[in-house]
Amino acid sequence: MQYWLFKSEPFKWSWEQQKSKGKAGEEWDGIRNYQARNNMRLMELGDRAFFYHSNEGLNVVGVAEVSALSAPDSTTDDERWDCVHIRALADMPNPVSLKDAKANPALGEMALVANTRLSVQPVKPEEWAEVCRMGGMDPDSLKPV
DNA sequence: GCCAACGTTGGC
DNA sequence: GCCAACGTTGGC
Repeated sequence: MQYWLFKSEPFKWSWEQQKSKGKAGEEWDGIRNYQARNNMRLMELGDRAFFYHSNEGLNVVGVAEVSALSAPDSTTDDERWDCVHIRALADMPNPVSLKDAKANPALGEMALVANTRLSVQPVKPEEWAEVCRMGGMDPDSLKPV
């Protein structure tokens, strides 16, 4: 299993909205960046992902999983763009802020910190574990520690 | 609201 | 293929 992080401006698409879609999940449409798209093409069913609120909030608020493989983005006819679907799995017990991530030396190379403009990014297993620890989440059960 | 960082476009 | 101009993202 691989780990990822999706950014969303909460006034456009929030974690609450994502959760309201339940198990059905929702298409992660609108991505028009090659690096982000390429990351989505690498995703497999069941891959885990952090859900991050950008612009407002600035924190990791939950964990989702890839529920459909990359396929043409329904919001455009431009065949260059495709995207996955994701579904919400669990709230982060204590949302992890960008500020705290920046202050943690173990996350110095995390894309969230080092490549701020990438909206769909890979997360290393050790980074995943560290953010879960900071957020008070058990990475296996996804329950509060 | 500003601006730095970065990606894309298009002229040459 | 270079690079200036422009657009967008996203933190502050």
